[in-house]
Amino acid sequence: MVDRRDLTARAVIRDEALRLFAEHGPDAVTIRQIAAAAGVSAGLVVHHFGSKRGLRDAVDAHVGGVFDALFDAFETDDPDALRRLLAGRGGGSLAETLVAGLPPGSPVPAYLRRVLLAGDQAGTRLFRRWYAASQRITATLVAAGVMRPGEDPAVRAAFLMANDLAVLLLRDQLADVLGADPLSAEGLARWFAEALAAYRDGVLTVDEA
Amino acid sequence: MVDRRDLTARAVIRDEALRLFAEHGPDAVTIRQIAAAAGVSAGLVVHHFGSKRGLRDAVDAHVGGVFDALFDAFETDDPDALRRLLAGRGGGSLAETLVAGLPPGSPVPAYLRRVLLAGDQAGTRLFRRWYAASQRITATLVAAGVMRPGEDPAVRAAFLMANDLAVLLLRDQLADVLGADPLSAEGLARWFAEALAAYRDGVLTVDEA
DNA sequence: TGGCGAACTGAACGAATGTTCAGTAAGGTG
DNA sequence: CACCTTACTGAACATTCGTTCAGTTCGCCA
Repeated sequence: MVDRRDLTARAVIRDEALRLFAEHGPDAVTIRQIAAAAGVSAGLVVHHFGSKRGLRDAVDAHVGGVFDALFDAFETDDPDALRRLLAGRGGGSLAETLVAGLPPGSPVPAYLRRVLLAGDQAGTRLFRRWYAASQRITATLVAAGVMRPGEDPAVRAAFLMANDLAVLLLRDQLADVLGADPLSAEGLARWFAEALAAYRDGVLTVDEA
Repeated sequence: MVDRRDLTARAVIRDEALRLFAEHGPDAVTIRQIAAAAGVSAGLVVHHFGSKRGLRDAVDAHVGGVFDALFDAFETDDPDALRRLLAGRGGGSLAETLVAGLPPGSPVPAYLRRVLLAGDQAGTRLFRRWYAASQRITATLVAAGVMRPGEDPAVRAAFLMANDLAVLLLRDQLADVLGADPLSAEGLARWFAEALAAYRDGVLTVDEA
């Protein structure tokens, strides 16, 4: 955690709002709760962000910056550079790379879950960018001969991306049934080792046609 | 849609609450909105369900019944019966079977998304039942020689299940980027054809070791 | 028919929420 | 020093929410 004294009150409010929004949902968190968590008055929150909606937008923009940095790093057509980026721990996915670049306990994954499931415009925009990156990555890997193209490339890219996001969206429930946080270092390794095996060797043994 | 005149006012309130909860989230929907949608007074809602929390619990129990019926149908160790259940349209998954058994425009998928996101006990219980069904199904298919066991069976069952749920959780965003609702008949066929191909033939063409 | 209970309404209440506002402290600039 | 902008507080306001409650309608049964 960053030393709070190094941050302006505005940044402290934004960070506490992000944490509380991610944990309970924006609707369930009041301005007074955010102010108390940041150690300021409720009036100051409105002073800095205009309204609760303005605070939400500021948090969205702040989180959006994190993802922009992630996607920018993948803006390459060089298959070798791409594989170097993806080969963090053997598996390789956007979600894995994102989590690896976040401090442990970061509220960003939980907030991402809220944004995607809220169905508002911020979630749509983020998803579109993520999908565009997935399409470019799969196309590059196919061109490099590492990945099979598939019958329907648009759906295949979406399929791989949705599977990748699933571990983020279902983190808490997966931790419950598996007994370990899938976003921890060991959990990620376990998860993506199985994913890699499934994608490399297949899962079914017979042709069902 | 069921003819509203065949339902008691209590059932109408419950169904409208389910629809509004699924669309906007329980916190964003007021008792007065539900009452107006059901054509009754706000007092009657409280009269029948005690409180808003009681109404939420009633909706949870009602939706839970839908899933109980689904899971009960899969309570079999006979691989042939299992494959007959799963082979609805060539692909075969719990989510696909669930959606196929729901009327078009049903609020249940969206409500499922809310329940899993909320992280409360109702979501945990539902997820555990779904996971138990997934484990039993994969074990049966492995025993029948249809499915490869994998290194880590617990994670493999969770991986397949999470991928299956992803299309439900990301329905709106996938519809946006793909241009068609993945839960429609054509969308399901397109999605699960690609999933089947990926699981049968694999996605990667080289060994990355 | 008379009465009892369930269904139902509409007004009202208290609590909580987002927002407004007057006022204070501080820090930089002419 | 005087002045202005900015950061910040605490009280207050209007609205909306879940909930309560007295009273009304209506169907069933003795």
